[in-house]
Amino acid sequence: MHKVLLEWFEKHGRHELPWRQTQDVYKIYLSEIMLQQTQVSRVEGEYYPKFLKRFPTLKALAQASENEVLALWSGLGYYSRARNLLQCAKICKDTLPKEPKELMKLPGIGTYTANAICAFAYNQPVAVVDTNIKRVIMRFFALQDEKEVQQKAQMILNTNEPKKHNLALMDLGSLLCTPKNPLCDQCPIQQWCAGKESPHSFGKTKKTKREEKVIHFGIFLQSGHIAMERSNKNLYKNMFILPAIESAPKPFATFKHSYTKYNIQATLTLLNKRPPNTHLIPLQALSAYPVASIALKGIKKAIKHLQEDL
DNA sequence: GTCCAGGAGA
DNA sequence: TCTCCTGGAC
Repeated sequence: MHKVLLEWFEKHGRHELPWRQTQDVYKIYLSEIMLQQTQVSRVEGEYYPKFLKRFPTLKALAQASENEVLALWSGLGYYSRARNLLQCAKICKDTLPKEPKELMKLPGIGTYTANAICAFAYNQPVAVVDTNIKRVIMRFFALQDEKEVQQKAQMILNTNEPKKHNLALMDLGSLLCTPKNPLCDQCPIQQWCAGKESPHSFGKTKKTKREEKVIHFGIFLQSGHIAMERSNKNLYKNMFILPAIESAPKPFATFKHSYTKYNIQATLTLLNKRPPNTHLIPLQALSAYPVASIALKGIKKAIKHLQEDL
């Protein structure tokens, strides 16, 4: 089984991904953090190369300001990842621990990321379980209970080629053993798979319902600057956000956004004086500031609308 | 328009 | 168990 899996991987695996072309533990660590809850396509083209260019080593990152790190992370979401990344760099200086247990003591590194770093950077014999691999394992062993997944994954781990084995299962999950229409015909390990007759019975993803929510934002513009405040809540912590206002009888525009469990209906209202606790941010240099997508969306909408009014 | 994928921390 | 985010697929 190990042999055909690796043969399939050599032929069909996503070997071109930039973080698979390096042995540098920092580059692998960075990729794993960026890939948490985030699609490959969003990371590989823009955020990953941009971030590495600015901070090529853990040591370089350790010298950074949180502002700059968050600015580079703008638009990627889950900003605690960026704050934790910087924390790790400051804690570790220039060397990350090499054991999963030690890595997991660091902020932002859980079971998955700790195992991924050890398997992918050091070829250690640890089973990596992300949601793709979890689905593969649950189908392969026809598991109903996800508690057994880590143990089963460790059981079938190829200890001679742990890195390739884990990457192979990952690619199998994302290319063939997909949530909706698994391509069992093409699967190299189909003959050993206990769940192949009813793949949809195993490894189901849980459904999410969203709540509707209305938020009113205030727009204050002054000679090419916009008033923004720093979030001090967990949501968008330390990022610049548009000031919220209580009510908006006469909004000049609206837009939609969503996060977590909320569908946001946002309104924009022109303010005639700058709200307290706001900073005037130059519109030309917005990309140098930590601004989340929801705020950027609002700002673009506001500018477009106001220009059309002229 | 609605749905979906994707780990950590508290 | 709940919060944290986003854009692209449909």
